[in-house]
Amino acid sequence: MRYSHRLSDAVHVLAYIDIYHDGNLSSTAIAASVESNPALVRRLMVALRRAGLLTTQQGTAQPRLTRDPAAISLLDVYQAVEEDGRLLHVDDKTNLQCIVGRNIQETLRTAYDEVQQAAEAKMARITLASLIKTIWTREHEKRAAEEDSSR
Amino acid sequence: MRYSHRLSDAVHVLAYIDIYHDGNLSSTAIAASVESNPALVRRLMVALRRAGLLTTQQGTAQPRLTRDPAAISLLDVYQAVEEDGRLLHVDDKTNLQCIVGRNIQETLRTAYDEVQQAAEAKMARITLASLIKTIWTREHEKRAAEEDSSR
DNA sequence: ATCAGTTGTAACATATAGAGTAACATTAGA
DNA sequence: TCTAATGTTACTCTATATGTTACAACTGAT
Repeated sequence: MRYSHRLSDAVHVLAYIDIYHDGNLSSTAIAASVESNPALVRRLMVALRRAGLLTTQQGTAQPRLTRDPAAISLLDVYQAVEEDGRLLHVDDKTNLQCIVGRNIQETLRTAYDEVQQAAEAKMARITLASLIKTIWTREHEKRAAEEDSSR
Repeated sequence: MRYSHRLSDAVHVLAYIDIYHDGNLSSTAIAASVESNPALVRRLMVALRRAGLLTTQQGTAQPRLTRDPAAISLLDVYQAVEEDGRLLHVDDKTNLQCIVGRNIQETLRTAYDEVQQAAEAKMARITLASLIKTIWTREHEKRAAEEDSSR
């Protein structure tokens, strides 16, 4: 399948807004960082706004997080931007004349629910704040390494 | 994204082979149950065979599970048929000139790994045997309900 | 009041992967 | 030898994630 980057891009947008909160937060500027286009960023922001993670104001480039990054989980973002929100998908076109075809859909749905629950529990424990912290940690490591190699 | 049914279909194939082990196990017959086509079934069986879950013999319709269904986990099947095997996908095209774009890829990769690990741990605990058992349970429930309503 | 810049939104184009289909060489068993 | 099956490839079809373009509505500055 073709892989969706919606979650990754949405986290990127939120991190960008937090980190560059005093800089240029236009959809064009953000799109440059995501290496995508402004319309995609705006569409993502619509979803994030609907989920109550973000406020925007038409006409001004001032998106703002509605709450502290520590109170925004990866799960919040995931559910905001992934319509379906399912990691695994049941084939709902099976032959009902067959024992397997007649019962496998509900069987798999139950099993997939368990997997989903495990994944979401983990996602709920990863916050935007922790991700941003990691971004900074890696950034400082890179700067230190750069410093080191130029000596 | 367009959803892949490879995992669901692969489980279907394995369950079918186990349940109808004395019946017609041709790719055509299995395809009828999956409501798909023989080539798809054969392609899935190639993957399952490569993963050591199945043996087949060219010319004969005799696929066989290589081990007890209790020793085959959903994770085994998942890893057999999903090439990539990743539930979440990092956008690897970000602007390296930007603090976020330069560090978010590895950051998200680490986070996604944790989620993946949680999901896989759950998948490892779901066996083909338990799925087949559920299929039978639901089948018997349906038959009982049928019996009930016709009285 | 006007204007430049921006968001909100829709419509359309493009690229890609999953699935469908067809074909055929190879093999097994009758 | 014949039939039916698998193994494999090539091609088509289709859904959808993303890219692109366009424009109305809105904001703040001049």
